Amino acid sequence: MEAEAEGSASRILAAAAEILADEGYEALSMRKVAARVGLSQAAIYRHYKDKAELLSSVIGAGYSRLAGSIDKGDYEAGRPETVLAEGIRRYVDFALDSPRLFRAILLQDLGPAGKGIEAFSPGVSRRRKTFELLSSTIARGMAEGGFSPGDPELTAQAVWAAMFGLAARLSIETELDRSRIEALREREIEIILRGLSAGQGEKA
Amino acid sequence: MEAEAEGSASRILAAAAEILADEGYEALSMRKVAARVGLSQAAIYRHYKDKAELLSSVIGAGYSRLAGSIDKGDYEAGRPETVLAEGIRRYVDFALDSPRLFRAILLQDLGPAGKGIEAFSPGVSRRRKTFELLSSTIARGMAEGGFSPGDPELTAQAVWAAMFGLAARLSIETELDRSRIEALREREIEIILRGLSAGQGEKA
Amino acid sequence: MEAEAEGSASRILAAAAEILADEGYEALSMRKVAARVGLSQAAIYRHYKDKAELLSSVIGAGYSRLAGSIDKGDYEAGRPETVLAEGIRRYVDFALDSPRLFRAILLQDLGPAGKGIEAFSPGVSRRRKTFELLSSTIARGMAEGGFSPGDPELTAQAVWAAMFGLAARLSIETELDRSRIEALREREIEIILRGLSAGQGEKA
Amino acid sequence: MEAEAEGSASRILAAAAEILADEGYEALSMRKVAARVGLSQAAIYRHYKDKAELLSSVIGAGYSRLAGSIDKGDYEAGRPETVLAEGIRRYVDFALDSPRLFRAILLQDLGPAGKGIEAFSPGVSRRRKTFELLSSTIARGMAEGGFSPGDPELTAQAVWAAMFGLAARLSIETELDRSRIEALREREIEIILRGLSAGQGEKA
DNA sequence: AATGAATGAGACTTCATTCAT
DNA sequence: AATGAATGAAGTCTCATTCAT
Repeated sequence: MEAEAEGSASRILAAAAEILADEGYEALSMRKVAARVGLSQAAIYRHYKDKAELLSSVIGAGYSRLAGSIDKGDYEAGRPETVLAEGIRRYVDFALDSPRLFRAILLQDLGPAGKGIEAFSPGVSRRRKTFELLSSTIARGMAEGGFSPGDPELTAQAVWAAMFGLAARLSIETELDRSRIEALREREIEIILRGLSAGQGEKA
Repeated sequence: MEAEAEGSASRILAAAAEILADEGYEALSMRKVAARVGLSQAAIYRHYKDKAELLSSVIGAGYSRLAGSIDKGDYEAGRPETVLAEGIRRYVDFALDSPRLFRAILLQDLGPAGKGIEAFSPGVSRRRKTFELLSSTIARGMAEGGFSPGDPELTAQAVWAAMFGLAARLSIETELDRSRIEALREREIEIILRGLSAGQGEKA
Repeated sequence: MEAEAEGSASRILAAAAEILADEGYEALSMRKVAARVGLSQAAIYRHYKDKAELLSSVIGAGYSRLAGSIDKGDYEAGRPETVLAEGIRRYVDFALDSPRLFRAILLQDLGPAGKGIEAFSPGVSRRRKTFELLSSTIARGMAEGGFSPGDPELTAQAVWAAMFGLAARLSIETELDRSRIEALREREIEIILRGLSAGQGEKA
Repeated sequence: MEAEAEGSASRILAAAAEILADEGYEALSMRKVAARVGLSQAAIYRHYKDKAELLSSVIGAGYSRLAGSIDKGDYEAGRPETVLAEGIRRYVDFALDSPRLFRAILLQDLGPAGKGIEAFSPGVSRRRKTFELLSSTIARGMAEGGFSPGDPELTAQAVWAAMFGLAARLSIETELDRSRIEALREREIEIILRGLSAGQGEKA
């Protein structure tokens, strides 16, 4: 409801995010941000000390959106398999819906912000949350016996990597058709869930 | 006959690759390449029409190295599980050994070369080769009965995505310690192989 | 309030015009302009989006000067013959006084501005004004009977061409001596006026 | 008949002329010339010391073509009025047929070659020839009584200027339609011839 | 007669940033 | 809180020309 009169800071943030989403990381310049907000270039520096700071804010906000789109609050309810599958679906769908944003956030060799992903708030906490969803669900699955036992954190990281890899790939190859994408996504989920499930005689 | 007297073209290529590996994609400029080779900026244009052309050559060469490091020619021999596991290990190890190169090649939103990854030689043939290794091995595993049946190409893509995701993650988070990395890699392999293996009662 | 403290935009414009006048079109570079004004190269782009924009501004200003030097506001007064003769004299004298500017404005194959001559303001309106002076005076001469009847616009264009040709030639061959120049100018005027005048038996 | 095996020098010349005609003066670079001839850039310097020398050769050749297209050898035959009119027609038509060449030759602020137009062979002799056609025809017209008396050279220059101005204008405004062009050309000729003709009472 | 390789100068333009107002 | 003006550095690329072979 306060959308119209929002502070310049958030309008700047929004503009930067739009440019990132529309034109990609390379095209994101202070000039363009300023032009889109309707402010002077200098004005941005009232609100963000640096391009780096603005960028990490954008990325933080992006993470929040990503985390928000994954975490619908229902992940403690269903069977671990279902929760996991649904989480992966949402993650992948985020990458499909906002491929440039996803790439900008997660694929870019983000110059100084490379480690920034780890360092800046609120990215970290949010990212942790994503992990927590994964690892708590996996831990639950192991406890309930549906998943074969193992280190939950390590397993969560492995699952995250697979999910991330698929999302990344789809965020780059954008012209696959929808049915193919869904088949691929479901196949990935199937492999992961089978890979986790108990009741399997032999190891690899 | 050593490195010194190599043709300018390949020295330029090498310099560009070094910069990419040392300082990342953003830092790769024609100026820097020229300075590193010890040539004038204009001289580069004798050998590469464009920055884009140079870049795609670098990427092509990187792919070749990647493909070469995966394909040791022995992948038709052993059990599909072993071959697959070994291929994944090599892929991940490449990312660990040359993280910036890996990122530059595979993670970058490479402007015009974005689609270039698909289009340029020798990247394509090499990349196809990577896929072929995966999908032929998987097909073999399905035929021999070790892997549960399914579309081999779709499955190969899903497996590729998981492998790629892990490699990408490790190419970014570079200061994990070696034992942790190996544990993660092996866990990923385990999940994938279990996910593929036949003899599993229930589906996800 | 003199030249010194004028806005940067007009100082840039003036510098560009000087370079054009002193060294010609080929020598006009953003570097040189910046150096002459005493600004950084980048500063120019605050005031002119492009070299093209700067150039067309210079040309527009040149046109304005040309038009201003022709149109002294008195052209509705005297006999058409006198007005015409005086207009031609002024046009030619402009080319003599500012030969490089004249050439830069009117002779150059001005790349993108080639059609720009027709298109950009204030060139157009001013140029139209030059034509209007010619064609209205000629129309008046025809109406009053001093000039033989004909299409006024077509005639004005023909007269313009002759006048322009002389000015152009003189702007290139700059070391003719003054008396020769004036003789030539007057001869041209004589031919034109005789060519227009009524009371001539035979046609060509 | 020796067209195929012509010397490199003339093939270079021809290539340069083509570029001039096709793409204009600005686009004429040694690179392009070399590429069009199929030689190395360096090779051009065997045949022409300089870009300036090549350029003035091109211009000289252009003049020759222009002079050749005007001088059909028949200019001593007919009535001076007819000869003059025909000469002007041919001159203007040359500009219409080869507008870029005409501009390159006659309108360009030809850097060092600016005065080159006057200085280099064979341009001069040919240009003189154009003038000679004009001035001898005019002299004849004055002698025969058809043209009012006056300084033939001065008159020839004035006529040349008018003719040149029209040609120049048409070489720039290239999209006028043919009938308009011809009307304009004939009007110009009419004015000039009337302006020259004897049997006219009053002066301007 | 010709070439491949190289060069130094210069072209236009964009960038992130600062500073006085 | 904001702006207009400016800057220095860097970016890619093209040019005419030279020189050893």
